[in-house]
Parts: sequence; structure tokens; C-alpha cells
Amino acid sequence: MYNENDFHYLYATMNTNATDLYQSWLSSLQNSGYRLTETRRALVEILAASSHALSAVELYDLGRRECPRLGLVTVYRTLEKLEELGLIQRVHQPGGCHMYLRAAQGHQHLLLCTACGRAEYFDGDDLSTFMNSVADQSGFDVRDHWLQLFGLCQQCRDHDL
Amino acid sequence: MYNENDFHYLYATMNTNATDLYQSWLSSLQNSGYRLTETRRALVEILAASSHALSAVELYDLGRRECPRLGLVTVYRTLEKLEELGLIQRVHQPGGCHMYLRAAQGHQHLLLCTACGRAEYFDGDDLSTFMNSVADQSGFDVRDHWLQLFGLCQQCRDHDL
DNA sequence: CAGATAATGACACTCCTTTTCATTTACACC
DNA sequence: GGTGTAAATGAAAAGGAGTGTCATTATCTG
Repeated sequence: MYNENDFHYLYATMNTNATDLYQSWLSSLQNSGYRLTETRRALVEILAASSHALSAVELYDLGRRECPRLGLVTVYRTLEKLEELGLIQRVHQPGGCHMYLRAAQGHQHLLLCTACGRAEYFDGDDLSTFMNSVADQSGFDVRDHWLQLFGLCQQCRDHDL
Repeated sequence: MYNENDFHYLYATMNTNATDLYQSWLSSLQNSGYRLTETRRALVEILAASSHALSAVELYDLGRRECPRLGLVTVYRTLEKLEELGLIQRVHQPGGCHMYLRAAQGHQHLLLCTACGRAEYFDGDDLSTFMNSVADQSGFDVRDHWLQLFGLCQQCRDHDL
């Protein structure tokens, strides 16, 4: 079962995609006039590599491994900047709504494993037909949507039997 | 624009549907061994009649009109019980995730007006085809989903013209 | 290398929510 | 209808998450 304190689940080793993401996030920060500090690099690296949505405290604990002097305030401020730049986004789950994950690209939607907490994006079919029919029936001018799916990821299904 | 303190928007006069809901919620509470107090009736009445998701404090302020001695603690406990019974559910919005609304029935999904805050349910087309295709592609065993649409409701569109 | 200023971490503070506890109230039973 | 028991209430206090303040440190520019 998913254990919030088991960082093995929270922080996978960095793969090529994550490295690209890491570099591009650093560029984004720099292009927006933000400085690249050791602390910030560490936090960005963790977030870019994470396969799970992270809370501020989880990120704080992970960050302190590399920067023992890290303060929780810095974590909040870093999350704030990354969200402002559209690089990460908040993830809402039944258990809590203050977790952060790399932002969706285009029409991606979120798949969350209820057992291990893993978060994945999938490229959603276009839902605009559906949305238009809703708009017609309701009188709403639909401008945005959130779609999240919950279930068991491949690994957790395998473990179960 | 939507003003949190303007209760006219938050608490419409009770219509027939709301009365039915109110009565059935009271029965649910009673059937589960909970007692029907004056305070509880008032809070249930407000929630059943509300066209907007309400925060604890909003419910508190509305409740105090009928029960001036009402405490905020009671509001939290009442929300807890109603949620436990599946009568209300939390609504997650960009601005906050601690608002409550009557629970969705069956395959209903949520429509939220970003201008006035009005919340409506619509009977969603069955998304199971879509979900199956996601399951096939991702390896996830999809068990549940959240779908929320954001936009402008009819009234707010008219006002904006 | 030096100056300007962004970023940091410690501390204090606010806001939302939960816990504790004495009092009040609803319901079941007689 | 009274009466007893246990749930429900409200006040006060405690807990936790997130935000401001400020002196110090670090980054980037020139």
C-alpha cells in the first residue's frame, strides 16, 4: 500500500525526459529573470523527475537531502514561481489538494493510481464534441475542464495478484 | 462579478426539489442514528437549497441568520456527517477545495460558473468508451473519474452580453 | 572584482480546522 | 407526560498549513 514516507515511490531516478524537463525549466526561470541558485536547482530537479504529485512538505523533505539548510518557506516560494510559469500544476485528490506535478501538455489528462500514488498523463481524445453537447443542453459557455481518472497502475495490478 | 459576501447569490429561495432533498437528508441522518436538532435542520436546509458550493464559513454565516448561537465547530461536524452519508461532496476549484455541494447522482458531472460561482449538474454522456481506450493505452485499471467543466452560466452570459 | 538586488532561512503571525470539555438537547423508555 | 442516557452543542484552546517580515547570503551584471 502507498506510504507517504516511502520516498522510493516518490522520487525515481532521473531519466532522459526528466533531464530535458529539468534543463528547460531552468531556462524558463532564467528567461523570466529568476536566478538559478543551488536550492532552486535541487527543487526543480526533484519535481521534474517525480512520478508522483508532491506536497510542499514532501518536497521539503526530499530537498533537505541535497540542501540540509533548506527552509520550508523557500519550497513554497519555488512552487509559486514554477506554477506561475505554468511548469507545474496543482493536483486535486480526495485526500488532499495541495500536491504539485509537472503541468499537462496540450490535451493531456491525469491518471492517478489510488494504491501507490503514481501520476501519469495520457493524451486524451478530444472531448470538444462532448463539451459542445453539454453547452447546448445547459446554456453554459464552457471554457475549460478538468478530467482526472483514478485507478490502479500496471505495477500495482501485478502486485495484487 | 461574483462577490463572496453577497448571499443573494448563495442561497436561493427553497424550491420543490430542495424541499424533497431536505426531507430525504433528514431521513438519512435519522436512519443512521443521528438526531435532528434545530441547528442541524437549518444547516441541512441551507445546503439542500444552495445553488452554489459553500465553504464552511459561508455556511456558518448563513446558518447564524436562523441560529444566532451557531458555532463554526458545529458546521464542520455537520459537513462531516453529510459527506460521510454521501449526501454532499467537496468541490475543487482553482481558488480553493473546501467547498461543499449536494452530491452528484449517478453519472452526473459538475458545471461551474467562473463568474457567479453557480454550480449545476448535467447528466453526462457515458464516458466508458473513452475510459476503456485510456485503460488499454495506459495499462491502468480505471475505476473512477472526476470531470468538471468551467464556464459562464446563462445569466452571466446575458449580463455580459 | 564590486555593486545591486534577488533569494534564502529564521521567526512570527494569520487563517482554517480539529480537539477538549462542560452544558444543553433530543430521543427512547417507562 | 416525565425521566435518564447519550448525542449534540458552543466556547476556548490547540494544531497545522501557508504567508509576511527582515537581516543575511548568494547570484548575476557590468
